[in-house]
Amino acid sequence: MSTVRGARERARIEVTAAIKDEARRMLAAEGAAKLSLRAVARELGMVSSALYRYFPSRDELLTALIVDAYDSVGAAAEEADARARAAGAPPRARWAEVCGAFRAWALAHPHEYSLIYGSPVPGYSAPLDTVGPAARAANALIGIVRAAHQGRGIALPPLPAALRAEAERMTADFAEGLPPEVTAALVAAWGQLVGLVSCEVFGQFNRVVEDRDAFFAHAAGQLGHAVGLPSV
Amino acid sequence: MSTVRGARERARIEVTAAIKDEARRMLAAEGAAKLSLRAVARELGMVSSALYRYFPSRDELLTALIVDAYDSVGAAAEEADARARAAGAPPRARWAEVCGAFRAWALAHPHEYSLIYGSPVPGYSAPLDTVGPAARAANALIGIVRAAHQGRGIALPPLPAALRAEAERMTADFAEGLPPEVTAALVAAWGQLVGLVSCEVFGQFNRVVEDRDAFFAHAAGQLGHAVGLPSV
DNA sequence: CCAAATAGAGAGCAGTGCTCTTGTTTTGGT
DNA sequence: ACCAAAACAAGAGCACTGCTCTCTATTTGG
Repeated sequence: MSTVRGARERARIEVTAAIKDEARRMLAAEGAAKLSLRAVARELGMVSSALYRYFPSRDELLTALIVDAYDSVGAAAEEADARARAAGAPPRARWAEVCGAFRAWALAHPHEYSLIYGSPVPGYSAPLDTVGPAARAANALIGIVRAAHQGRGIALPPLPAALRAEAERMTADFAEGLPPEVTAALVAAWGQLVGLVSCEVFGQFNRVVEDRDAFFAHAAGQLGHAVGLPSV
Repeated sequence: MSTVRGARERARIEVTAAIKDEARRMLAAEGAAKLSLRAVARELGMVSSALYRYFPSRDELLTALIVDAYDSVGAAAEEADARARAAGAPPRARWAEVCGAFRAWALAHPHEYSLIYGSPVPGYSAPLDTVGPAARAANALIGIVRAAHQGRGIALPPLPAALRAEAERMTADFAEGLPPEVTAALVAAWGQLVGLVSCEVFGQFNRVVEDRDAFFAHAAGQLGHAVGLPSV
């Protein structure tokens, strides 16, 4: 299925990858605003119009980078969890590791983080191609909570009536098997985790939090508590 | 001190305001990426170079809009709190109102929200002029917790040793009088609130959360609980 | 082997931020 | 009241952007 038919096809794959690599380099160096097709083409020794054979617009290139970024952060989260699980870590520790890996990835790739969790840059774009990869990091957290629930069970206070149906729908959609209260707490915790990391990456904590490592570790631990993970 | 000296000075103030108004209109309509000095100038019937007499660069204009946006969201938060307090609402209800006002402002002004809580758009910029206005909304929440603490007192579990000094420093810096545990929880709650709202505004909850009102109300209530506000 | 598909190059359009120069108007001190 | 100085507006221009179009060379598959 993925057999490369000829030299042309092979070249196309290589050039496409080279474009993305160069674009990612510029993104990391200067941010999405300064990423220009012409500069990428120039750096690759081609003319800008030739680049449109590979990406029909700047936004499509950005979308490709977005998908890659989601995959990258998702992989980082999954690897952190795999390591923790291999070391026999309890759910709470796995949770902390995954949150920490998410934050570390964001701090190491601030511009890519901005691209996916910051303001949507290119008009809008990127609705459907990205939902799969986007879920990877969150799914790592869901997996931890699911494991903990299948272990000794998780119990949280009942939800307000207004949220019960919605929580059951969410559970059926992407967290099958969890109690609805846990699903709701999990989604909230995900949003809150993104907030903590965004505040740090985007500078909202600049003259506020100094010891960011300690602060985040504690806050992430609290999030683990909020979704019902046992304390040790 | 604010006496306008002559016709020229008056005109300058008016033109400056007109530029900001038009820029804000375009920002709200199309987003920061599509905001162009030339378009603003064109709409105002002036030539683009003339605009540089009022704002030395596009980034400076954006910074001015950022400051205004911080003020706007801060005012919305303060007004919501004032209304709730006038109605004799307990701290927990005031907290919910302010969180709700923050979210409502964000949903009503998504592009301005992106400007201040999304990725920093123009290179970087905007470090010092903005810290004052930026704190208004957060200060509203601090005020609520302070009032609750001075009322019946707030007690939270002790902090891990690694965070104690940092929490005391933060308390001294901007939350004088609160227990350090509460300060730490407050800062975390602020980041988490920003995360919940950002996820909603930036579309991270798109195929995830449907009943956003109910979900946010519950999550904001949990944040109120996390900072130690009594349950009713 | 040759028509069709594909890739690249170059020119060009409309738009951008920003600078510099050239006149014009308002201001404030003498 | 006058006049230099300051502030302002306008226009031309530079270097850049995304994107389209046309033209030519190359590779492909029937």
